[in-house]
Amino acid sequence: METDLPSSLATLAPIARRPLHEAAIDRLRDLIVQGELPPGSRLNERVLAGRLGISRTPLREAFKLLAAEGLVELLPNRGAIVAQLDPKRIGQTLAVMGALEALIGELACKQAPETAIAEIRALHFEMRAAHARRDLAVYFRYNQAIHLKLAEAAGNAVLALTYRQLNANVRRVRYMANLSPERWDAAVREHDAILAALGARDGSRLKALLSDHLAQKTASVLAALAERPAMAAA
Amino acid sequence: METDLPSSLATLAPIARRPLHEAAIDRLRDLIVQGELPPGSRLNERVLAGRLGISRTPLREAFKLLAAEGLVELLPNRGAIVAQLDPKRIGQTLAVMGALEALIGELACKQAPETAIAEIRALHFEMRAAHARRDLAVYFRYNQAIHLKLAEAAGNAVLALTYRQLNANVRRVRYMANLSPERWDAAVREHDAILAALGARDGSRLKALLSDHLAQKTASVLAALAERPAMAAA
DNA sequence: CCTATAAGTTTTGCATGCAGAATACAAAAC
DNA sequence: GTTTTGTATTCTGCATGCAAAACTTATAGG
Repeated sequence: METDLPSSLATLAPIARRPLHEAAIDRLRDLIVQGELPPGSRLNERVLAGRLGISRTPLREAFKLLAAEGLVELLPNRGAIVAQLDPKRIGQTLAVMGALEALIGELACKQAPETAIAEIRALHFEMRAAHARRDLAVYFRYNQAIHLKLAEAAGNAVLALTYRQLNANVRRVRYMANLSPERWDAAVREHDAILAALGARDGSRLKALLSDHLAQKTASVLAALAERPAMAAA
Repeated sequence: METDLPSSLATLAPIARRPLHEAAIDRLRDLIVQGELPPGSRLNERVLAGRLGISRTPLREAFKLLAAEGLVELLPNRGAIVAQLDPKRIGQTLAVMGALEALIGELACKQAPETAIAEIRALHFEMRAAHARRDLAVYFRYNQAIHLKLAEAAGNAVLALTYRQLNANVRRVRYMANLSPERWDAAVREHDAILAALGARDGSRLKALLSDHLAQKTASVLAALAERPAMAAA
């Protein structure tokens, strides 16, 4: 049987020994999403493994998982490269995200606990603060956080996970494209309306607002992509 | 420059050398989906690698990718097991598939080439033939083929891929649960209506029919799961 | 009889080694 | 000068080896 422990020990979190391939995935994903590894970059196994301080084995596992996420492209016998930002594919991804957001809007209004809505509201005002300061980077962070939190608030783990993965592919564009002041202001207004609908738990209205918001975002993302048609390797 | 080649050589398909981890994934996915590796089964690396005739390295890559698909569960330092059929998770997966099917229905009616619709029609009648023969296994195969082909017909590769992956998780239940004759007949009627709507390219009707079809399927799948609450390892 | 401890075994996680494919480079032929 | 052919090098794909963690069995203590 288990001996009684002092509560301080009983609640002690175990020391998490993170698998190396997971750490590598997170590091690489960040580098790719933030554009530090530009589209088309060759990912040399030996070099990258050395830089990350791991061996090729877990790194290769990371490559394959990132390929499944669509962030990396595997060329058989010829290595891995950072996936190109293909406007067609990005457009398709956004369309799928739209379908998911419709469900998110419905479910979130029906099932989200008040605490989750309160958290989203808090994030919303943090985002508005960043907007007021014209701090684009922080704005993006809170913007992302809101959308992801909303996906979680729907109470469907599969939905949240799927949404999250698709989102990573789209986020890459954001780090390369600036936002026009008008579009930025409009986006904030859209978020105001979204928050209001969520607070009122008006599912069909939230659904419509999210759909509209995403349509605007799609236009802005694809316009940004059109400006730099194909980014070559670095 | 490239020398002109006899057309027989110019059209020669290259010899495809398939990576071992992909082959392993396909083999394992089939075994899991068809229930030959029951939920909870431990996947011993050395044993499985030996049986598949490969080394542990590509097998471990396969494990991780199957975990990303939700078919395998990785227990840190304790190996991999076949993922349990969690009714809650299956229900969530079906809900997401519903959102995707709504988009599939719309896009397929708008964009599917006639050839794709013709192919789906052909598959439909193959399925009806199997139904007439009460051949459940063949029926399932064509049923799956129709839904996947429909997803492809929408002309959105990301959509098709996402749908396909979620579908694998649900398919597992089918191989373990029989279908009542009434439900079977009803499903075939629903498919008749779906095909008609697709042929007429009536997007909103197709959307509604797919939604209804999935709702029925959800009920039947969850009912089947409720009968055998938690399947232990084999 | 049950629990706790310790040695022995198995298994995973990762690093490394090796064969074959791909690439880069150089020399020869045109 | 351009293209082709041969050679050296680099890289990937996979197998194997090794240390640490987990499981198993045996043994001592209550």
